[in-house]
Amino acid sequence: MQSRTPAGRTGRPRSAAADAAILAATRQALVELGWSRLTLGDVATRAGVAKTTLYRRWAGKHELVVDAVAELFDELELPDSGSLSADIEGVVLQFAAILARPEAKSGLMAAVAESTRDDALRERVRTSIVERQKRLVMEGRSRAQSRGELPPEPDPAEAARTADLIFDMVAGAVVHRTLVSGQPADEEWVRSFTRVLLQGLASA
Amino acid sequence: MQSRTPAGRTGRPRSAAADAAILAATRQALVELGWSRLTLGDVATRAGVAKTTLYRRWAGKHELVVDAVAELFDELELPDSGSLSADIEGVVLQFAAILARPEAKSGLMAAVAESTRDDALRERVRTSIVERQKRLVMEGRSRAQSRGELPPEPDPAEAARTADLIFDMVAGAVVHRTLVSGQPADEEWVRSFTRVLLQGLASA
DNA sequence: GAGCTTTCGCTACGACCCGTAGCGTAATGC
DNA sequence: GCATTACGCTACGGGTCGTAGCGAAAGCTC
Repeated sequence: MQSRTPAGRTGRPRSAAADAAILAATRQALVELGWSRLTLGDVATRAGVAKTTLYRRWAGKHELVVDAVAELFDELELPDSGSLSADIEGVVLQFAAILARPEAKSGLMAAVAESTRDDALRERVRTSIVERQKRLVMEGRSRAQSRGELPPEPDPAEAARTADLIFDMVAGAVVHRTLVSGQPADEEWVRSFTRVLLQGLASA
Repeated sequence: MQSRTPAGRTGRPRSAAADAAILAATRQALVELGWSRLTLGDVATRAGVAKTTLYRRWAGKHELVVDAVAELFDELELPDSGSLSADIEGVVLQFAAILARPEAKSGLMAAVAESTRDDALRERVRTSIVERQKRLVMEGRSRAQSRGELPPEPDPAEAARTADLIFDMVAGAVVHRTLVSGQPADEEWVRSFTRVLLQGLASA
């Protein structure tokens, strides 16, 4: 969240309702217009807010969209299904459902594109979107290890590298399937994906 | 390529040099300015071409950038290394090297973002970028099957689904590693990735 | 309630980029 | 030479950006 009312502050506080309205209006505009045609003036009108109010809280289009899209990922949870493959399938299906929404499609990729040139934006994407997803990977792997489904990893540096690799493989595959190939990551696809991820290609 | 001089045509032909200059200028502008700050007027000036000439050949920023970025992928080739894992590592390293270039980073993701709302643009991305990559997957798999490294797939529909899955996993992982996680897909990473892809997570 | 502080809505503004129209000129084929 | 198309150049209306300035509103402290 960009706006944050510091604790011991005097004066009129910022309206939390305005924040919510602006972010909701941003998502609605993403659905109807997409990233490139979205304008801050239009978002302000939709939210019933003056354009200047919007600029007091967000530096620009990029930051606003990242925050608006980040809220979509709040609902991500790791189901405890009892087996690693079921855990993976469950969380991947959730992730795919979010990515299938039009406001996520156009907003997320544009934010990633811009974050390649803007370090502050990259950091914002990382903390508000990527890190939350990665924690699910860590937790799922830890569960699987305690179940004996995955081998334990004594070296913490090596464990971190493996977690990064798994994360890039899972999130990357779903994103590529949904946004580049333009096809749904449905249950059948998720089952096939999980089988390859766990067993490998050679084991068919 | 947007411009195409039909065969039996009268009048002054379009300058092929102008096409090359415009696409090169677009890539240079992507490096220096990124997607969002790139303007067509600026590209025209860099290319030593009138702005109107640019508009006669490309409908807009999106199409131009897709064509400019697509040329980067022309150099992709499948090395015949004798083993499936070496083939994969070789082609993934090439792909990673292209994605590491700044003009590819900012341009490609922005084009994908916009293609989620524009069917014509999606088709252009598909034919000029994605399909070329996918052919490498098909060919690599066919080689591996003839070597006995991968099981044959009698059902053509099932074979196509598997090829799509592999493609999304390979390209998705490299793209996510490079652009979202923001870390290099170097040789060490590629080796780990290939091992997981072929052997699976459970086999460590 | 008085006074202070900060936010809010509104209007207006210069700056920039977009995409197109119009015109004269250059380059090709017949 | 003649028709045809591409090119460079200029100019233009329209839209968006991001900011400044103002008076009013909403809190807090005393």
